[in-house]
Amino acid sequence: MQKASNGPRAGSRSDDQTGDRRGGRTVNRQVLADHVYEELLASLMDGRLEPGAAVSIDGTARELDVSPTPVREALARLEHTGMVRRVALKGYRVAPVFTREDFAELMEARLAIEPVNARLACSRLTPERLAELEEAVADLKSAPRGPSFADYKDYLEADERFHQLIAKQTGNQFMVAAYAALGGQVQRFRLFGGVGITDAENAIAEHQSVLDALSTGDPEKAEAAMADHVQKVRARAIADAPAD
Amino acid sequence: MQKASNGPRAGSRSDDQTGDRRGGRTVNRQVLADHVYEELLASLMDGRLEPGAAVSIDGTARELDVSPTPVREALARLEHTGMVRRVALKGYRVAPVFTREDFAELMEARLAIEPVNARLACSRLTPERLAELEEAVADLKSAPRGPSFADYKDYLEADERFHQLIAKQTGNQFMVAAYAALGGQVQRFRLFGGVGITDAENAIAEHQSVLDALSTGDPEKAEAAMADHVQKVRARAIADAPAD
DNA sequence: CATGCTCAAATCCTATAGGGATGCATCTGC
DNA sequence: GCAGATGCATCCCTATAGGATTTGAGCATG
Repeated sequence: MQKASNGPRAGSRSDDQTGDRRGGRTVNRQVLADHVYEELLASLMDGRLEPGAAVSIDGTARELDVSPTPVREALARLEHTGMVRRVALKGYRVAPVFTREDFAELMEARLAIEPVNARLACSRLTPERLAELEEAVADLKSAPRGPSFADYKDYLEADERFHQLIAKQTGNQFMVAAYAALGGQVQRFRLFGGVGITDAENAIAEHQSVLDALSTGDPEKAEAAMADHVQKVRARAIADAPAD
Repeated sequence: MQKASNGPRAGSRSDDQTGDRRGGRTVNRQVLADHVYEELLASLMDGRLEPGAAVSIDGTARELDVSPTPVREALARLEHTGMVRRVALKGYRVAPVFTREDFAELMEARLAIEPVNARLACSRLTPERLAELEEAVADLKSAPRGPSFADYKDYLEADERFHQLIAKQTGNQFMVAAYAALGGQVQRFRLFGGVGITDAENAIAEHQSVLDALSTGDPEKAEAAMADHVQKVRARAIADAPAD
C-alpha cells in the first residue's frame, strides 16, 4: 500500500538484501522469490493471514512492490507445505480451519513421528543443541501470555522452535522433512485450533520433562516423555474444544 | 528437441488438456504448470533424469515448447519434494546420489513411518483398497525383471504403488504427507541406490506377508510385517552395496 | 606448463503485456 | 419490485523482453 507504483525500478536491486556482503565476500545470495516466500510464511505462521483468506497473486505483488512472477514461485513452494491450497484458474487460499477430524489426524501423526524424533535426538545430543533447547524452554517460560493475540505470539514461536530443534537434532534429514510436513500445520493449529493459551503451565512442565529426559541421555525416557506430552496436548485440546 | 520453435502459438490453448470436457461440463481444469510438473516428475521417477544432472529452466521450456514461467513454477514445487535442489542464480539440479549415510537415514525414517502406516491402514481397511493392494502385489509378481533398466521399471512402479497405497489407506492426510516427503526419495533410491533387482523374490514374499497380515485385520501383525520388510530391505541393501 | 584475464554465450531472474475467465455492480425489461 | 442481461474491474495464466550473473573458451603472461 505504501509507495504504490512509484516508478519503474527494473533491475536496480543492488541495494536490498540481494548482494548482501559480510566480511568482504557474499555469503547468502537471495533472490526476490525467497524474500516473498519468507514474508508469506511469516504472515501465515503468526496469524496475520487467517484460514480461508484469499491470497491474491497480483495483490501480494502490489503489496510487496514486486512483480507477480516471484510471488507465483513463492506460492508454488508454499502449496506443497499444505498451508495454502490452490485451485487451478482460481488462485490460492489459506488452508481452511481445522475440523475435529483434522485435529485427530494431526495428533495421530505427531504421535507417530515426534516421539521417534525425541529418541533419535537423545542418542545424538550435543551440548550446543542442548543449550539451544534449554533456551527455547526458557523463552517458553518467560514469554508473555496475555489474552490478546500479539501477547502470546512469542510463546507459540518458542513452542514451535522447541519441537523443530528436536527434529533437527535427530541428524536425519528425512525425519526433518517429515516433521516439516507437519510443522506448519502444527503451528497453524496452535493459532487457530480453538484451544487457547490456558494450558501454558502444564505444557511448560511437559516441555521441561522432555528436556530433562533428553539430558539424562536415555532414549527410551525421551521417547516416552515426548509421547506423554503430545497425548496430553491432545487431551487438553479435546477438553477445551468448542462444541463444533 | 523435436518441433523446436515451429512458430508462435500464444494464447491458443483451447485444444490441449486445458478445457477438457467430459459429459458436457468441465471436470478437471489443468494449467500448463501442472503438465510440466507431471512431466518432470515422471522423468525423475523413472530415471530419465539422473542424479546430479542440471535441469535448465530455459532448456526445459524449449523442450516442452512452453515459456519458462510455468517451468519455474513446476520446479519450485518439485524443490520442496527434495528431488531437485536449487541454488540461487545457478539453477536447479537433480538431487545427488545417495551416500551410505543418506541411505541409513532414509531407512531409519521409513522404519519410523511405514510400520505405523501399516498399523493404521489395517484398522481402516476397506475391501476396495484391499483389492488395489492385491493388484499391486500381483503386478509385482508378474512384472518383468530383466537386466536392463526399462525391464524392471514396472516392477519398481508397482513397489512404490504398494507402499503409497498403504499410506493413503491410513486415511490420515498427514501421514500421507509424511510418506510423500519420503516417497520420492524412496523411489529414487530404488533406481540409483546401487542395489539391483536381485532381491525380487525375497521382496515379493515380504510384500505378500504384509498383505496377508493386513488381511487378517490384526494391526499389530501388519505393523510387525512392515517393520520386518523394511529391515530386511535395509539388510539386503547393505549386503549388496558396493565398496563405497 | 600453469595461471589469470577477457569476452561471449547461456542461463537465471524480474518486469511487463495481453488473452481468457470470473465476479460484481449496474441496467433494462417484465 | 425483481429476474436476467450487460459492462467493468479483478484476477489467473502464459509469453516475451531485457537486465544481471555465471560459465567456459580463448588468449596472454609469468
